[in-house]
Parts: sequence; C-alpha cells; structure tokens
Amino acid sequence: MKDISIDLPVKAVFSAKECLWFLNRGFDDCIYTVYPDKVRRAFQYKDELMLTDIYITTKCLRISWLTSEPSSQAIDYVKTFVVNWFDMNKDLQLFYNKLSQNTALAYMPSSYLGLRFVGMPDIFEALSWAIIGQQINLTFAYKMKRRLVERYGTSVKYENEKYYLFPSPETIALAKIDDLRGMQLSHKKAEYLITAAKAIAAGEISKKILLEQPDFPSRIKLLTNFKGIGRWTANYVLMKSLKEPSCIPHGDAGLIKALINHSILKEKNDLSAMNDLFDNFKGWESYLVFYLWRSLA
DNA sequence: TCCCAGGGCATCA
DNA sequence: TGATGCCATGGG
Repeated sequence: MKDISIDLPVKAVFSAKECLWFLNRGFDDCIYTVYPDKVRRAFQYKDELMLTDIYITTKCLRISWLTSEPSSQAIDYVKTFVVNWFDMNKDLQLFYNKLSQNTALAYMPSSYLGLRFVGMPDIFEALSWAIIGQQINLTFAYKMKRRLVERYGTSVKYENEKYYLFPSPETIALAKIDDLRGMQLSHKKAEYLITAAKAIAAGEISKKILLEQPDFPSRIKLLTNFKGIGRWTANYVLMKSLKEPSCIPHGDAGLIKALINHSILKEKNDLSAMNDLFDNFKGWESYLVFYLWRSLA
C-alpha cells in the first residue's frame, strides 16, 4: 500500500515527552498504545476503519496510516481529531505567566514546559469514562473500561493485534444492565452509562448542542439534567471533550490532593482558598486542573 | 480490617 | 442550599 502520512505543525511550546508521558502515565488505556516516540490508535470515519501511528516530536505530529488508504474526508477527520486531542493550537504563554505569579506553582512552567491538555475528543467516551471512573481507583476503572471496549467496541486487526475503538452510544444504549454488572460496574453506574448512551444516541447530548448553548453555565445545566451526571462529571466532560477553558471539577479527589500537596489548601473543605486560587486563573481553570493532576505523578 | 478512590442521588431540615 | 447516609468494589 502507498505510504500515507501527513505532518501537523505544533505551536510553541510543545513537549513530546510530556504529552507522551501523560498518555502512558502508568495506566492501561485500551483505546491507544504508547511507544517511546509515537502513539498508535484506530479511527473510524463513516464506514472507514483505519489504524494510524502518530509520531510525536517537538516540531510536528506525523500521522501515518498503517492500514487501507484513507479517503480525503477520513484524513481531514483524523487531522481534526488529533489537533483537538493534543490541544495543538493553544498558546500557553498567558497560562505560564499566571503560574509564574503564584509562589507555590511557579515551578510548573519549567517542570512541565510544553505539556498540552490531552483531551478525549469523543464526547461519549469522555462521558462514559467519567461515569466509570467516579469514586473508584483509576487502575480498577481502566480495567472496567477495557472490558466494556473489548465486549462492545469494533476493532482493527493489524499484525495479529486488535486495536479497539470506543463503542458507539447506539451499541451501549442497547446493552443490558446485567451485562454491565458482569463487568463489575455497579448497578448505578450501569444505569448511568446506558442513560448517557441513550441521550447521545438520541441527539439530546452532542458537542454541537453544547456549543450552541449561550454560555458555560448553560452547558453544565444541560448535562446535569441527566441522571448520573453531576457537577463533577459535567465539568470533566466539558474540559476533556470540548476543551472548555473554565472547568473546575469541584470535589475531585486528585485536585484536592494536589492542592493540599502544594499547601494551597490546608484541608479538604477549604473552599475559600480554592476559590481564591481559581479566581486568579480565569480562562485557564481547566489547564490549571490538568497541571495539578500532572503534579500528582 | 479500615480507608480511600479523578461521585451521585435521595432524603431531610 | 447544605449536610448526611448510602451505593459499590478493588487497592494499599
């Protein structure tokens, strides 16, 4: 097959090392495979199933197709996805200026230089992941995600390996609670996941609809109207799939731990200190959360 | 055994 | 609107 690859330039500063570190930070995500210099991932555009290697360097991302020759629309789809996935068009300087002004966080611009907000462009995957990962340890959450994906997701075969796509909402909408319980999802989580799948399959939740809302609070409200989507999940989904800049997943265990580590919070319920901090990061709240999560490693 | 983990809901005042 | 109890299950 003809070698198809394209290069996507990145805005300074971009750290391949930091972004790859995030993807491979000790957890087993079944949706992609991380190598020292690249990440392998399957995509689907309409009926086209594809497998790609995405080489990550400081200057560009090179997407290389391993399977059948993609259509031009499929290439555009993957390009857009990858730009979104690695938040490649963002200029981080303003964020770094704000970090530098905070004594406890001033080390971050040099320590995590070029770390991009690695997102989850597929809103159903983001929502499912938020529901699965609620209130349980991440290692176990990734196990359940793998069970779900291997049971319901389609896959691309390449060199005797299967590379999975996250299942469609239409598929999960038809799943039975007992089947999901068999994967060790709690009864509630099984319910929430099916509810979310139905809402997306029915077009009640989509990135387009969320973007059409007049403001951020309306987007949160739209999501939290569904059972199983609370304030934490709504913020998480908006930051991961829409790159909404001002999300704060209130109550997040990792966020609180990071803030206590930095002596910004004295105790869990120190809400005023948390509000004071985020007040100084207007427009960059999601990035701040991401960097604080990074600090937990 | 106990506490925690990238919460959410129902109930109650 | 905010506090409380419950759900659920692996990991340390």
